[in-house]
Amino acid sequence: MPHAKAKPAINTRIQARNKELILEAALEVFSVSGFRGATVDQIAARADMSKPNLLYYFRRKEDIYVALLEHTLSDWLEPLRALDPAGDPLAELSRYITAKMQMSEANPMASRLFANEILHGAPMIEKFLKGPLKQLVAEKAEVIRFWMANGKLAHADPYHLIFAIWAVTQHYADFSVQVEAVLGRRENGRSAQKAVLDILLRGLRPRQP
Amino acid sequence: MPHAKAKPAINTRIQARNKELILEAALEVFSVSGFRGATVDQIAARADMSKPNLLYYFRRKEDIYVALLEHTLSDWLEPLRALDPAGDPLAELSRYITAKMQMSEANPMASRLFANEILHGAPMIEKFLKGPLKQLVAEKAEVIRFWMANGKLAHADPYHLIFAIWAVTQHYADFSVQVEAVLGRRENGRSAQKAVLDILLRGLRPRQP
DNA sequence: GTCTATAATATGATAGAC
DNA sequence: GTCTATCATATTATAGAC
Repeated sequence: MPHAKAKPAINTRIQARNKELILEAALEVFSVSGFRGATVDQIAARADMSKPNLLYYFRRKEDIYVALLEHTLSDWLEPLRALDPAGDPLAELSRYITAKMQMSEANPMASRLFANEILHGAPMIEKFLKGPLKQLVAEKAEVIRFWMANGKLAHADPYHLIFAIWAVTQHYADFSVQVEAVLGRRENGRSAQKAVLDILLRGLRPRQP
Repeated sequence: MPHAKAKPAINTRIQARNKELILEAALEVFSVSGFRGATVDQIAARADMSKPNLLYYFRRKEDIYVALLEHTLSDWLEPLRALDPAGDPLAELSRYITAKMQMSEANPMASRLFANEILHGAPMIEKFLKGPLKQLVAEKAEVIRFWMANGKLAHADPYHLIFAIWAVTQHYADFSVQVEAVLGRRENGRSAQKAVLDILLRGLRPRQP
């Protein structure tokens, strides 16, 4: 009998599909309960899978969590990356803020996942914060500073401006329970968007156009 | 022998002291790990107390958590309560923002405790959000609207303005890990305060003074 | 690849001596 | 009031049949 090859990667499609299902379920569970609050049981149940089967795809609970963070970290930065030095400053910032508000509305669970991770000291993504994120923000802060120096934008600290944009836009995802409790209703995405743009950008119009 | 009285409350001072110690330790642990992430062991260790002894003062872990939230909920609202309809609008808002920034800096752990509770759906303080908090915000939004109607403040949605103030000021406590990673240093309270006041209030100066 | 059963551990909570 | 010892349970993770 000719040498039987070591088993090749069969059913890669099923594997990919199941990994997707697990990550999807895990996002729902982790974003509600945090890393420690979530149990593998809950994730398995939501993914319609037995616990051992789930642990066949991801050996440890932590592996699912890390995969989930990595899976979305890059998307998260895309709108900031898109800030174009050659564009009109107010239009660029407006586009950025709108994109962040839409991300908060479309995927509040991802926002809460990150919020939770950072709130707890960012043990898993510390390197990302101090590396790629710091690097990108430095670059874009320079762009904003350049706009201000050229009189196209009123002066303000670029770093704190970026923090303010993050804080306000993510607030609607992370603290939606509070927002809805205070307003007494489910927040309307569009009206919040309009109000936020107004509050954050009005003060940035240059003095002498 | 005359009838011995049922034991009176002896050592109430020690009890009060120990409860204080426990709450102090619990704040540190819960604010880092959240309700589920925190263990009674950790809290007891940090309070220099045995676990059973701690559970003599608070029968269940949840009791400590609730006591902690109630213990600080009221303080949390004080600066907003102090917003004075008779005062100068920009000065009042400036004072409010500054007070919130100082609270974030002085007690980031309390801020994170609330952030965590709300992030996870606010199971313990839902009534507080829909009751006293909603009530107070409605009242103060009315004050802001009144200022705007009288031309003392540029127009903006009062509710979303309050949300923006909360979001930005609490960001420095809740996401301090990220802020410090991006800035590459520990944030200076005073410069952040100045920048935040500038970003949030500049757009609110009335058009025709 | 998927399951049942179970090991190994962590943790909330209690009993009972002192 | 405080301690040591321990129970009961929940949960991560693995073994091994199918």
